[in-house]
Amino acid sequence: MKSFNDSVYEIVEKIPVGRVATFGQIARMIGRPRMARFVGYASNNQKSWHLPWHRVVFKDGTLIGEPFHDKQYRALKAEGVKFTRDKKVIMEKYQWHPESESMPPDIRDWPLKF
DNA sequence: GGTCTGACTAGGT
DNA sequence: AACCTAGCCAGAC
Repeated sequence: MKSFNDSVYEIVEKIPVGRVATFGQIARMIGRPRMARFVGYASNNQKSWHLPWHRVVFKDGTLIGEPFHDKQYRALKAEGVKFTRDKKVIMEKYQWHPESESMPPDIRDWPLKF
């Protein structure tokens, strides 16, 4: 059976360039909706340092705290992600919705289906 | 093999 | 609006 961390890594590596996911979203996607903080802990693992962790943000679009904040900001900016005045990702625009990538916007009801 | 601890979030007071 | 709590993984020592 796959470990919790490995499930997390599988999701994170699939986040497309220029899109973001939240910790809670990833937890829900692997069927462990209360495990948002452990998604974050998984990112501390050296084994996963090559993954695009800069595309993982807090639920309201806030970037991760120091010492990662600045690098994350620049990495996302380089991918075309736009921010609000207070340096939060505009989630309505950039959050990754894997279930509805190729569907019309009007039936994108994620995350309610998770 | 026990103890510690670290990039979260929804719900409640 | 500002705390507080529960959830219960996995690697390092």
